[in-house]
Amino acid sequence: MENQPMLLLGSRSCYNSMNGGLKSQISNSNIKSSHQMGVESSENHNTSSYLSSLKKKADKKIKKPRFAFQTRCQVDILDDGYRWRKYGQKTVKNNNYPRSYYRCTHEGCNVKKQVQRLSKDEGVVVTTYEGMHTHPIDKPNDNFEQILHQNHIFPNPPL
DNA sequence: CGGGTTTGACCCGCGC
DNA sequence: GCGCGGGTCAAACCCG
Repeated sequence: MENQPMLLLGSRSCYNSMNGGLKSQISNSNIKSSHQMGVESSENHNTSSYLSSLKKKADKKIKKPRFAFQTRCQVDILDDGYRWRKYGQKTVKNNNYPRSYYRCTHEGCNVKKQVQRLSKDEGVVVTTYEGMHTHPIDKPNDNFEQILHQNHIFPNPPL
């Protein structure tokens, strides 16, 4: 039932399209990164060792805020100032293009990002952010930060 | 040599 | 209960 967030097509420069109704999503859930998954995990099962770590992320009802915005760019990877490490790539049935899964390279910062290219328009790339960064931007990007602020998204909220 | 990418395997939720 | 679709991990590999 995870409805895909409505996306707005700006189509001007590289990235300037943002999800319009994401404000409600942010206010809906309390932005708070509980812990990095796998902090304890002392027990080590036979085969499914990583299984325990997976279950560790039991956030119950706390769903992470996810912002999605489309970008019209030839390159899928948008340099938003953070360092991302790709941890997976899967092909979705709806789209012929594979979806890439990225994760922020930072201790305690479990922010995920998935990039998907539309099969209809190969020039359109959908970037979905999940979670918020709990650390300053490694490489400040004025352009990207402006977009975030314009859409009431603060990558570095005062906790 | 280290960090990041690649790729297959595995798991889980949901629909049928 | 099984199959499918989607998400994650981890070992291997590649590149600077």
